[in-house]
Amino acid sequence: MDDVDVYKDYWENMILQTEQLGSSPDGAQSSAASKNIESERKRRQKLTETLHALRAVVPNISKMDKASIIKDAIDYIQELHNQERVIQAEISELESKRSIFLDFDEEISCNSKPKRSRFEQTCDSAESRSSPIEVLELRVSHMGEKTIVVSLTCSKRTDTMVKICEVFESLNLKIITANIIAFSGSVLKTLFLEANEEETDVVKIKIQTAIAALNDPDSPMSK
Amino acid sequence: MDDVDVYKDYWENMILQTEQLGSSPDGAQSSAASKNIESERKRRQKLTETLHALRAVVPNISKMDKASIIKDAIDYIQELHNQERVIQAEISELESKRSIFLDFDEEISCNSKPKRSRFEQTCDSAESRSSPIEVLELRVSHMGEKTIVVSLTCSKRTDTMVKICEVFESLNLKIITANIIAFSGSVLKTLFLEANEEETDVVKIKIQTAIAALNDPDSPMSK
DNA sequence: AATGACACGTGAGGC
DNA sequence: TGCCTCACGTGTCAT
Repeated sequence: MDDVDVYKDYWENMILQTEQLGSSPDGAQSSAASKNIESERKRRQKLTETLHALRAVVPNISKMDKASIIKDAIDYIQELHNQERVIQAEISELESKRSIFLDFDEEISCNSKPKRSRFEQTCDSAESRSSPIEVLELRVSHMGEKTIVVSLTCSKRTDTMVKICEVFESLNLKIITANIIAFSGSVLKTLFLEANEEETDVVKIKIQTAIAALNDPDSPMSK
Repeated sequence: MDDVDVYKDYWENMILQTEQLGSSPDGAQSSAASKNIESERKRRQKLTETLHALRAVVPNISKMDKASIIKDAIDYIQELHNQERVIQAEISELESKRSIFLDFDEEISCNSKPKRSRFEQTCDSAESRSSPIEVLELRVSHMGEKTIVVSLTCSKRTDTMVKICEVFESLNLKIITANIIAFSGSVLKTLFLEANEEETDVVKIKIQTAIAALNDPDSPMSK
């Protein structure tokens, strides 16, 4: 089939002939050896093939490296486990909210968060206490010369859209285009910003700190 | 550069080695070769180690076989994708029950429990270019006087976006606005059409038949 | 006896 | 140059 195989078989036969010189003429061993060679080749080929298939189902592949593919797959599976846990917690939260009373779900969430404030001003933190923004994914990359693309994915809770809009409007970014969409339990926001390529990390950190500050106003981070 | 020459040189060297059997071992071989040998050993050890780590995070390991581990990991990732989609559908369903403003006239799709825990979609043999469109949800509702809203959700596979666009471009619909988005293992397309209210069912059937026609002629020739 | 899976040492080729 | 990844053929062990 291939020129490669042609040469390979050619030299294989040459070697086999050389080995048969003076030694015991066992033709069974030659056929068995070549059979084993091709079998091993098939096995290796199949393994790399399945590895490519694994690379196909894992979205974030850092390097084409063989071990890195497996490592990224492990990270991805653990990430999916986290998402599943978060989502199931959300389901239980929503089911508990199906009672008639609306704003009294803090009785449950009080356990997860320590009671930090006695009578602090809670004019704007009333929203963040109810349901904080859960960032599932945040990607900041540059496109072209002076364009930065931001993709933020959050779990869809009450007022998540409003809060995300508040976050980005408070950052004083040069927004070219912004798009926010709610879809199947998640909220995805995509932004095109005007900034230099070197500012990607800065923008990412600014977004993260702003979200963290909105979630926990007492944190040392501030805008 | 050519694979032919590569193989030829390889086997030539093999022959030379065979001819040199019994000669004195080179001293240069011990320095460079032993370094490479241990390096390769480390690399292989690391690879199998990551493979064991992969096996640790995958619950359903059929065989301890090396390739089977990767294959089971692939199946598990796809299974997690399905679970994630189903759970997010449940979340959106629960949230829609709490919402007052959303009124979709077609709430008929009560199949909130799709029994697809067992999926037989096998894409192992190389890359099967078939990958039919799997419709997860299709809603067609009217909004206003002569506006029809179409919302189609499919599972994200290879070329699903392209095929969906092909489907809708072949239908000769009066498209006011179209939006397609890929997100978390799913592809969602939203369209605003100009049509009468009575044509909702017609549009829905047209879309369904078009998708079915796209799936059918390309028979699944996997494996 | 035979098949399959694995680790090994080794050369080619890419940075 | 040296390091790293990969595929190759082979011996070995288990089924």
